[in-house]
Parts: sequence; C-alpha cells; structure tokens
Amino acid sequence: MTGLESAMGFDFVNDLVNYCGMTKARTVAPEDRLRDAERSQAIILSAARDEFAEFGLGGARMDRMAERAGLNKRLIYYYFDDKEKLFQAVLEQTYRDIREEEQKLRLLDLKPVDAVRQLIVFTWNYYLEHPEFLTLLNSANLHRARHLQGSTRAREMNSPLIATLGEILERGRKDGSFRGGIDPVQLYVSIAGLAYFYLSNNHTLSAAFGRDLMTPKAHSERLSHMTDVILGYVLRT
Amino acid sequence: MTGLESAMGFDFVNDLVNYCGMTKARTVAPEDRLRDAERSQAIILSAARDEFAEFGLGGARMDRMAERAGLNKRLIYYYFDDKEKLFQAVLEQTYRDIREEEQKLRLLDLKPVDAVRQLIVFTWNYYLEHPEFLTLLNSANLHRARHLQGSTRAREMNSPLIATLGEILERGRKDGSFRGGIDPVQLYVSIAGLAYFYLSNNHTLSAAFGRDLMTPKAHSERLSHMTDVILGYVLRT
DNA sequence: TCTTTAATTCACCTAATAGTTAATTAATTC
DNA sequence: GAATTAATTAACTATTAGGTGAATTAAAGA
Repeated sequence: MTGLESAMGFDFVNDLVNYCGMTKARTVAPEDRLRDAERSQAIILSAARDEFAEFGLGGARMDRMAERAGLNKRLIYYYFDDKEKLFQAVLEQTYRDIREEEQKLRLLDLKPVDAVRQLIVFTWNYYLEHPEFLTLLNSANLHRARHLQGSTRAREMNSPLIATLGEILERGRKDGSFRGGIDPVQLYVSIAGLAYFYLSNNHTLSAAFGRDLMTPKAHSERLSHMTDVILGYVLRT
Repeated sequence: MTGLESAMGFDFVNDLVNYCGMTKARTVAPEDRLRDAERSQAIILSAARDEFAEFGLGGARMDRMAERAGLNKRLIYYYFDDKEKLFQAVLEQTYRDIREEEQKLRLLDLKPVDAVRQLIVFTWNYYLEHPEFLTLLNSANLHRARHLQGSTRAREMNSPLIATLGEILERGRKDGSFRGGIDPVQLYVSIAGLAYFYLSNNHTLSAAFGRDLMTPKAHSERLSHMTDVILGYVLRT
C-alpha cells in the first residue's frame, strides 16, 4: 500500500478493483512484470523447440536452451523436470500447433477435388514454413515415439482429420469424381510422405542429384508434381 | 620359425610360398589371426553403424561402439580419427550398400511398367530390411549432410539410377504406355518418399492413427497402395 | 505494513564422454 | 632368431552436461 493510501485510511486500489468488478489476479501490467510463470514457460518451450529441432534430442544442450531463452537454466528444471519431459512438452505443443492450423481449413466446405488439392497445398506449405516440425518428428521416431506414451491424446488430435478426409473421399466417390475403396489413412500418409521426404531429406537429395531442391522454382515444381501424383490416383479416369 | 624348420637348416614356409607363386602377405589363415586391421575396421564400422542408427549422431556413444565391436575404444580413433569422420565413413558405406543392390536390379531388361513396379518393390523391401538406412539418413540431414562434403561422390553414385529411370520413362512414353514429361528425379523422390515416410515415421503415425502399421498385412497393403499411386500417375490413361 | 508464496538466481556436484599417452604384444621382415 | 612394424590394450585427462540445494527477491495477500 502506498503512503498516500495509508494516510487516507483505506485501501484505494482494492476498492477500485471491487468497484470495477475486476478480479485482482494481476496488480502489474503483463508487459511490465519482471516475473511471469506463464511467459517464462512459453519462452522456455520455444527455445527448447528450436534447440531440439536443430540438434535432435541427443544433441540438444540444456545450457544452450537457457541461453536461448535468456533465463536461468534452473528454471527449465523448475517447470519441466528434466530433458525427457521437456522434449515431450515440446512435441505436444508442436502437434497442437499443426492440428490447430488444419482445423482452420474447413475442407468440408469445398468440392472433393478442391478439398484434396487444398490439403496437399496446406501440407506442403506447413512443412516448408515449419522445418522444425520435420526434425522434431524425426527425433520422436528415432526414440520410438516413447514421448507420445499415452497415445490417446495423439489419436484424438488426428482422428478428426482422417474422419474429414474419409468424408471427402466418400463424397467424391458418390458424385463420380473419385475412385472408390481409398483408405483415408493411406492417402494422408502418402500426401504427407511426398512433401516430408523431399523437404526433410533435401540435403542428402540435393547432394545425390547435384541439384538445388530448395529454390522457389524447385518448390513450385514439387508441389505441382505432388498434386499430379495424388490426383492421378484419386480421380476416376 | 619353428624348431623343426630351424633344425632342417632352411625356411620351409618361405620356400613353399615361393614354390606356389603366392605372395606372402599372410602367414596365418585369416580366421586364425588374433590381429587383422581390415577385419577390425569392418567390425568397428558395423558397430558404429548400429550405434549411430539407434541413437543418432548426437546420442551415439563411442564407448558403447567399442563394446558392441568387442574391441578397445582406442582402435576406433586409431582407424577413424574422431566421431565425425567415423560417421562419415558409416554414411559412405551405407550408400555404397544400397547402390550396389540397386545395380543388381537390371531394370532395363524389363518392360517399362514392370521396371517401375520392380523399383517400387525394391525400394520398399530395402527400407523395410534396412531400418538403419532410414535413421542414418535422417541424422545426416539433421546435420545438413555436411558429411557428404565433396558431393561429387554422392552424385556419381546416384546418377546411374536416375539415368536408368529416365531411359525407362522414355521407353514407356514411346511405346504409348506412359504419359510424357515425367521428371525422373521427381518420380524417384516420390517412390522413395512414399515408402520412407511410412517406415521412418511409423511410431508417431501408429500413435496418431491408433493402428499398428508394422504388421505383415499393413505392409502388403502399403506396398499395394504405393504401387497404385505411382502407376496411376505414370500410366497413360 | 507485514507475511507468505512463488519466480528466479547462484554456486555447485557428479557422472559421463570424447579423446590421448604410453606401454604391450602379435605379425612381418630379414 | 632378432629387429621392426603395426595392431591392440590399459589407464588417464579435461571437459562437458544433466541435474540440484539453498539463497534471493518480486509479487500477491491480508
């Protein structure tokens, strides 16, 4: 309480808060706070994501993460216990991010062909704009995805997309544009695989074929090729 | 020299070797030798391959490699200098192995459709039977393939395959079975990607879709799907 | 204002790890 | 059979890296 408030004989700030109907969860503006648990956790998570993405689980360094975050290393352990749990938290966040973007697509509002086209374009662009997604998944798989132990969470996040794709395939079959008997999981894995492999393995592929696969031109050629391949399979001929 | 040889007054073994016209590079049968540089190097390389494949470059442990190899750790440094160079040697060996197998395919002896089919089957089976190939390539890419520095070697190894595939596509186009304008590099990357992503990411995918992707049945379904996708694209309709 | 709680920092520990020095001994040469 | 070379080992080092105990201080509560 300030000297003035004290002199006035009542708690001015508290009265104001009560008058306005605000909860007094915060007495200082979020920006001005020197300490903020949520903010620190978010910063750590993002620093850890970058570090894991760049060096893999085995190569990532806790000290470097702290430095990246601009926070004391002890805080990482305070909030995330250990390296394994931190990696798990990063993975969950990463999954949440892509599924959130996928939700926005509203594929069921489109014609079946356009919906498939859109899904291909989205997948390609998302991988292109989030290279960390690719390396994090590689790390997770190297460790046999033991960080997605519960697996129910992961399944819950992914089944909506597969259900949507199944519905799209069904509609396309009914209106005669798609062939029948397509497994939505196989199709999704194929779309993802065509983009993933090209981008994730671009360094070895570029070396192997002596051709820069990361130019804008190469990118648009790949997207166009991918679309041809998938539509060539899906469309009734 | 044995006591007997000595007693006879001449070097029996040397005379025998000269008589037979053999070079005396080895005095003891390869099996019986306690020390053998080539053998040790091969053992180290294979132990290192397994270790790198299981834990990645960052997670691999030199001590564990020595244990796997059943040889003193110092030998690894004696023959391969350091961890980085060892990883490079492992990568080169790995590439050599798959290209050697590819050479045996004799795709140009087949009809174009069958050649493409064969390439798909080979790729699928090779990845399936050599899971270490997948994780090693992932590691190489995580480190931006800096271990394939010269790149000329890598290109030399891969261009024959692309040339062969180009020839197959050309023949197929001429005989009217294939569509025109297919880029062999794109096609190869697609075939590889369809198999690679499924197998390399099988742990996260299985968790995401709540479905075991590694049963024999799932495998044959995937191969069949992949074939449909690629042929659906390649074949003139 | 005073107390309590929780965010943050400092200093440190221990085990592991990449890499090395120097001795040893099997194999080869003469 | 002695000398030389090369494969192999044992023991060691310096450093790094994951993790922790305890003090500090900002923020919240009363």
